[in-house]
This record gives sequence, C-alpha cells and structure tokens, in this order.
Amino acid sequence: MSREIPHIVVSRLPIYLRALEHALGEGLTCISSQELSERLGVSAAQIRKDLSMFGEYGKQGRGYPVASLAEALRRHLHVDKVWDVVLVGVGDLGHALVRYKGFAERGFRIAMAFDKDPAKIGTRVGGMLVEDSRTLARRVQEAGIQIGMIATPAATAQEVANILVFAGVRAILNYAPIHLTLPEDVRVEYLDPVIPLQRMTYYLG
Amino acid sequence: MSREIPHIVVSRLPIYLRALEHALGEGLTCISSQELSERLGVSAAQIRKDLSMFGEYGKQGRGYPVASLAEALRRHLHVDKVWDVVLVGVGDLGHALVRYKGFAERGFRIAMAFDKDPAKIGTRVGGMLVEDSRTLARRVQEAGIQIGMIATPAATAQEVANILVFAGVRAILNYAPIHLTLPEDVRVEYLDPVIPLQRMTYYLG
DNA sequence: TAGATTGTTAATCGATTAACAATC
DNA sequence: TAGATTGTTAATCGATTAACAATC
Repeated sequence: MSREIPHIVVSRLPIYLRALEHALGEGLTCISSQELSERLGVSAAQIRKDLSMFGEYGKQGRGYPVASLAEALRRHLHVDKVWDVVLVGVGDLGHALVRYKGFAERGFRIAMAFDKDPAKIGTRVGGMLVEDSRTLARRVQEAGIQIGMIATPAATAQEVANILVFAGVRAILNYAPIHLTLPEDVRVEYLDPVIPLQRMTYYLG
Repeated sequence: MSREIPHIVVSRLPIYLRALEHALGEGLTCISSQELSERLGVSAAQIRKDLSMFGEYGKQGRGYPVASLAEALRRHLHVDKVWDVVLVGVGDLGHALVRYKGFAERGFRIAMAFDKDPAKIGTRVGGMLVEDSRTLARRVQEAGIQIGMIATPAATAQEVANILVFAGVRAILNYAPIHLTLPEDVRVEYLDPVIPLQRMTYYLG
C-alpha cells in the first residue's frame, strides 16, 4: 500500500488481470488466492502479497471479488482506457498484428501503420492505410501516440526505434530479433519468438 | 562449471547467443563482457558469471572469442541441430508464423500445420499443407515431434495442449492468451502480445 | 612487459515462502 | 458461530554486484 512497486510485481499484474477476466467470463463473482494460484502457476502467498501492495481488495473467508479487482487492476495498469498504437513494418507479421482482434478487445488500437516499401505504401491492410515511413515522425508526433510496435527486419529496428522516441513514443513492443538501445525512461518489451524456443530446447535432450 | 544451472541463467543464454551472432555478422572475432553488456543491457559481471557456469570461454585481457562462444552456446541450448515444430492454428497469426524466415535461420522448422476449420484443411500456406486437427495426435506421434506452437483462440488452447502432450510434445510456445495447466516436465513459454503492452502502460501516465 | 579482462569470492540486495493473527 | 481466507511479518532463499587476484 505504498509507492514504487517493484517491476517484477507490476509484470505479474497483467497475468492476474487476464485470469480474472476469464473467471468473470465463467460467471465467478469471488475467487481465492488459492484458486487463482492453481489457474496461473503463481503461489497463493505471492498473489496476496502482490495485490496487497495496491490495496485491500480481499475479504477474509471469501477471497477477492472478481469484477472489482479486475477493474482495480485495469486502473493500476492504465488499461481502463484505449491506447493508440503505431505499427511500423507491415510484412507478414505486421499483417497479422493489424488483424489481431485481441488488441482492441483489451484496450489497444493500432491507429497507424507504416512501411518503407513503395509497393506497400498506399495499400490497405484490414481497412488500415499503410503510410510512408518517411512521414513517421511527424504523424506520430501530431497524433501524440505514446506506444509503438516494431515489426521490421532487425537491420532497421534500431533506426525506427530512434525515430519513434524522437516523435514522443515512450513504450515500444519490439518483434525484431535485436536488442534496442534507448533512453532509460523509454520502456521496451521484446517478442522475438526464437528466444523462448531456445529457452525450452535447453531442457530437451 | 557444474550441473543444475538456474533457469534464470538459462533464460539469458539465447540473448547472449543472439548478440554474438550479430557481432559475428559485423566481423568481430573477440568481444569483452563490457562490450556485450552495452549491447544487451545485462551487467558485465552477470555475463561473466553466467558464462562461467558452462566453462572458461574467455581470455584475460582480450574477452571472449565470438565464433567459438556462439558455437558453445548453441551446443548448450541444443540448437546446434534443427528442431521440427508442429503448428496448431492457421489463422492470421499462424500464416505469419509459417512464413516467418527467422525460425529456419535459427534452428527451427515448422514441419506440420493443423487447423480444425474445414475451409482451411487441405489448403496450402506458403507451401505447407494445412492438415485436419483430428489427425494431430497420430501425426505428431509418428513424426516424433517434441515442440508445439499454439496459435488457436484461447478457448481451444488447453485442449490442443493436452493433445500435443499426449502425442509426446515436451515444449510448447503458446500464443493464445491463456495460462496452460500441464505436467511439470512439459516446458511452456507464453507470447500473448497484450501482456507486455500492459506491463508498459503501467508506467505511462 | 604493461594493460586489460577474466573467473570467482564475499557482500549486498531483493524476492519468495511459511506461518498466523485478524476477521469476514 | 465455525470455517475459510486475507494481509502481513519474519525467515528463507536466491540472484546480483563489487572487487580483485590471476593471467592472457
């Protein structure tokens, strides 16, 4: 119930929220830390400790009210509103991202998409106009967009990231298989699919 | 230099490997823990400590030989061979995954793809035949495939995972936005893109 | 050789767990 | 009320960092 929550705690909140939303879909009104624990593989003690950093949401003997806890988590995560996102790179992956329904359902709207390939610029992907990368900085700045998704090849990802940050973006989801070096007040998350695969093959004979 | 490496150390190896492969592409033959640290945002001490758990690869005064360290990491991660992977779910995301070049380049081959939509079964995606989900267990078992990628909607992901495990799969990369409950000797990694976005919005006003 | 960087130890730091009084 | 479960404390556990002798 204080400020400066450790990042590792913050990083678990979206997992809790997702589980709560599923529970809500099943019609549950109350859920214990024990039940949540079984559903997501985090210990009950840890769940209680994490949640207690944000307030006293539980009721002894009953557990946590699903709907209002989900609401509270959405508020803490700032996903109680819709965020506009800019997508850079409209290859196969970019296509899939534009079409992915899960973003809109959970608070994110791809508002603009950019590519530098003249063959793609001006075309439409799932109703979305593909714009010229050369106008990226200006357009993002004017729209005040704070979140970027990079789905370009690795070779151009750092350059794109620099432009996004210059344009005011403060959080980047990077699908390119490369580490980005950016000012420390810019958040970056990585989604190179090969990394988790290699993390698993370590354990396979 | 002993057995039982902590998972947190294992989880960093693919990151090191990726950085080494980039360095190799730049023609570097030797790289210090300091230089690696700057390239990937892990402290130099940590890099040295992690690597020392696998052997003495460095040379005092010079650093680590890029090519042979990369080779050693590939060996430890078991990616010095090509792994066959089965994909379940050939929607937009599945399409993108089939076409993604990065898998083959880094040791993974999507060998089979399945869907349960009759309209998709029998069609080809990027040269790959989409097979009927009902034959999933048999086909995977016969081929001896050990790695699965789930790109189905959340509602069917657990069921698909159960079938994969039954068929002998021991590692699952799950794109569906749901936690999978599986035997503890099965490795699971999650790639729900909304989770990292929500981890970042916490820090945005 | 002189300078640089490793591998490793000990110290620090932080995260997780176990346990239980409080209380719904 | 009786049973269940929270919020929190203290103890444990594990990971990171700082520092430096060894050595290329």
